[in-house]
Amino acid sequence: MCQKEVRTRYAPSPTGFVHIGNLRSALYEYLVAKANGGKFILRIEDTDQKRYVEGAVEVIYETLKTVGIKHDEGPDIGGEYGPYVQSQRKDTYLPYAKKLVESKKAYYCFCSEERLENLRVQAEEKKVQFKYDRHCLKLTDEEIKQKLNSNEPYVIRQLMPDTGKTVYSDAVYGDIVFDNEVLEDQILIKSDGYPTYNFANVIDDHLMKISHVVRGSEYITSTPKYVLLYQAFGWEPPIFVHLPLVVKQGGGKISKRSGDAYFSDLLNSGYLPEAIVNFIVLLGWSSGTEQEFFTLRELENIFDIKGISKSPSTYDTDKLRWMNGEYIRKKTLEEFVEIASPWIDKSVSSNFDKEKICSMIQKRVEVLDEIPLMISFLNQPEIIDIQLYENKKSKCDVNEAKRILPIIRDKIREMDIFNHDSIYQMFTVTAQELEVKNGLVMWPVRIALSGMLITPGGAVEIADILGKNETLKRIEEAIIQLEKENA
RNA sequence: GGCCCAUUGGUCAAGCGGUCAAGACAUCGCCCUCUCACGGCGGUAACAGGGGUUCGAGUCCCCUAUGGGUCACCA
Repeated sequence: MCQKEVRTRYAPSPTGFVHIGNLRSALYEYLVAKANGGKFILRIEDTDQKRYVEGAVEVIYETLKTVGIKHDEGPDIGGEYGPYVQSQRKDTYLPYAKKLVESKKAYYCFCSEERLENLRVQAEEKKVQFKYDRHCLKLTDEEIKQKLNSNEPYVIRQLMPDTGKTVYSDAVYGDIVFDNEVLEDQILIKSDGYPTYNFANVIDDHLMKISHVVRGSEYITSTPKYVLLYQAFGWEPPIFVHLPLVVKQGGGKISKRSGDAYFSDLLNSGYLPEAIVNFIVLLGWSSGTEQEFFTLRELENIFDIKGISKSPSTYDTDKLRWMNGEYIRKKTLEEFVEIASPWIDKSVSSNFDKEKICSMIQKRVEVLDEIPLMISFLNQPEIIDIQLYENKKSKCDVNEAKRILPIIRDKIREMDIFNHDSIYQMFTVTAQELEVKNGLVMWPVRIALSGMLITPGGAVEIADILGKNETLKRIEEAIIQLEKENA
């Protein structure tokens, strides 16, 4: 049995931004294809000239590349069914529309936008649903020819059935039924000669042999129009796979205003592409198992349309943050140094050993943009308040700090080798000599070095990063301050 | 407003007629611990409401409510 090849497409319009809803669609489209051994096609839908944005197509390539999605056919790599940019296929649509006109399934319409606007206003006053009144359907062939000859602007509209029902079976939502009477005679070709989105979509999907149309559920209500178009041409419709929407906290569509919903923003804040992909794929899809970490490659094998849910899901960054942290922790030190480096440079002198800094913060960072604030104390201690030395839990207090800090200072002065191990040893030996817990001697040192109550890492790690001289300097300063306070 | 879709804890979600209704994030507590974090252990927390069908309903049907989508010469 020769089964039909699965072909899906990502058909963005180049607006310059990819928000996570778009990205998720691309991801699902890609995965539906790959999980079925099929092809994934990229097609640029730029039939709206007014919305053209410079460089927007590059943003799309860049996004796909960084998430690791490779398309099999597309504008940049070509393919059997090109071109893959709709503006470059402009001439392919009109003949199809005319074919429909010949078979009386579509007709020319010369109505001005003013006239339509008037009808709309009237309909609103009467509180009825606006629907084109088929004014131009009554035109005789002569009249049409004459208007065409005198170059009157026109659109081509599809003649919709006004009785009966249109049914289609959605791979996610099941059978969906619409009354034909709610359908307006949709415009196929606009007066600028470009096809409308819906029309171009159908023509291209058919020509490019798209087997599964995967897209957001906002298209469910326009799907009957698609189906009717396929029927008018006598083509077999593709399988429709509608995806539940991703909504923002509190509900509503994700918009430009809803903050970090753009892929590029997420990257700039220090989210990892793998984490974003993992998080997003789980927003509306479940593997049915308890596994929650997936690589793209794994998903390519196990993704299944059956796991797509019907209800919209809220885009909530809590879990994304956690997942990003998990991905960061899974990195090797070398990998983490690599990705954390730019963030460290933003905050701290390059004299410090990045590897040491990284091993201190790796377990504590969830999103990379936390790094600068987390380590800025390395430049200089925050303002010291002697009350910081009071700590119930460790039983440390100002007096203990005064006693311990000079001892530590003297010990450090004598140290020839100053590294993580030797520092740790120095602390533990001191604690033994004083017959106190390790924590009691480390606590005031940590405060002296950082000027903070809460630090990433402990006294040992911080001293190791600061180095012997800086460590001594900060301890001495702290001692001076404590004495001043006494006087 | 018409039409379409959805509704399991705060969030993501499993469930596809019989379960004490999984798991994860968040939250809370304990342990580990020089603080924080990581890690470990545990707790709180849900089937929107009402009718049916059935021996039995989160699961099937109807109604209500709520949320969302859609009604363009935008995509």
